[in-house]
Amino acid sequence: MTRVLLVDDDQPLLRALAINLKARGYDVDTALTGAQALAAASRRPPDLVVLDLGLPDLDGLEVLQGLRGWLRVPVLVLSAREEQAEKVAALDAGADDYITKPFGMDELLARLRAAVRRTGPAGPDLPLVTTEHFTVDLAARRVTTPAGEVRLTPTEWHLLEVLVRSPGRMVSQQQLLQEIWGPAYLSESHYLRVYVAQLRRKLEPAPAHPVHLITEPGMGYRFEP
Amino acid sequence: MTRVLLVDDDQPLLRALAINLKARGYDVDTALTGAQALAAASRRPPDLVVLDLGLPDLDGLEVLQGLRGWLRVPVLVLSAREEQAEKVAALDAGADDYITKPFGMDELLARLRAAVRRTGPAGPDLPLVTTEHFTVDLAARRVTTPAGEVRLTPTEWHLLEVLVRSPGRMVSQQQLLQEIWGPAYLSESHYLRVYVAQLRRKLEPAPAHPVHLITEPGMGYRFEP
DNA sequence: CAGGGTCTTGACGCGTTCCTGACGCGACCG
DNA sequence: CGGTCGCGTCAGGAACGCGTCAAGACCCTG
Repeated sequence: MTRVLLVDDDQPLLRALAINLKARGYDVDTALTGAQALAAASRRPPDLVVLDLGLPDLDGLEVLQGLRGWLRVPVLVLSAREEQAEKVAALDAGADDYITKPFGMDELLARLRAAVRRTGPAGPDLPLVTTEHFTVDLAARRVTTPAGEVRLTPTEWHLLEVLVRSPGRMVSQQQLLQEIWGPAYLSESHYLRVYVAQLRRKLEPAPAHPVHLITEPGMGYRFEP
Repeated sequence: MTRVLLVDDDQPLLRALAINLKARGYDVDTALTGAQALAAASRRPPDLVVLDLGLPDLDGLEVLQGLRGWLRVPVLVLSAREEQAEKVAALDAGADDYITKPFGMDELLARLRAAVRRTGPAGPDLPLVTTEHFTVDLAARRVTTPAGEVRLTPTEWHLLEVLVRSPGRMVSQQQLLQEIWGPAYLSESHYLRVYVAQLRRKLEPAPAHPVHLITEPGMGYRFEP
């Protein structure tokens, strides 16, 4: 049974959604605030999240990023706002779909089915990634080396996260730039060199001869466990 | 470079979309009818399809099912109709997203990025091509021989990738030149000779008598597994 | 308002890659 | 038999990409 996490501060709507989903055989968790949502997601990882952007405590995009850090499940964003910039921001922040209120229940359910169908036989999430010289805890946002814990800046963390999520596979510069800085920075490959260097200085035993954060000249970078 | 197939009978819109996508680094194919779309998709399989439902010859849903039969790439559906039943039908028929006209270009691009991003880390295609003397991992972008891993330059890799994607089939020089160097280099067949030679030197057991990267004199090259 | 940390941007050296010639060879054709 | 064409090989110079350092801009927080 697929588990859905509903996040909305509008209680009547939340109830209506929950009832509809349960009637169709979904397992439903609910949350009224961003903090509740993050807690619920870490307690019982859902297979899909329906997230309202207009939450009282946190900005919706922050919740989205908080989830995306360690959860790879689809996120359907609800919002009362129709501006394109809003949609673009949410989609680029990792949302899988953007639905404007008011919406029809049938459409939401269809989009939800489409999102679930895509993921198919989803592999298990790996909250812990270990190498010979350091370990990355994606859920807790921590990196530790034999010498102790390492402090990473938000950008450094984001870069490491994207690389670590595809172990052994090359990630192209454009993928990295788009994921971290957004679609307007596709040509700023200089940023990558700076931040990869910083990561290597903090994580690699010999930063000049990297073992785990490997550059594929002219193409991209690769994380090797 | 991700290849997008645009299907719409509205020519001005089609042109506008194509220009926008090309300007952002996508490789674009276009089709005005459903039949053209199916033909184009089988000739050059795209990484993503943008499909208008209101086509003159076939019903949009038929095209969608025709594509879904052998293609697993994301399909973004465009339509002028807003009824929920229409959206539900398209989404349940295999569409990944449903966008109602008129739409904003920025939103379409964002949804397109989201769709591409999803398929990236998954890679459900055939990521491994093996021969007697080497293996090509399309997803990880690595080539290994019995003697160890081989380092390829970006151009070498691009050439190998195009050839390997059509195993056993001949690829014409024009196709190769267009794919790798762009439409302005269609007569520079010399480039091909240089880079094919380099690939053979790195991959073939006897570069002077190639077994896998075979030249069809006067026509093109062929990869033989 | 001052201070620390973070992000951006520039400049430089170095190694690699790309382009572009020149040459030899074999096949095909008149 | 000589000429042309296409293919493979080699090598050097230009151009590009990467790593590094460092200084300025831009936050936040106290």
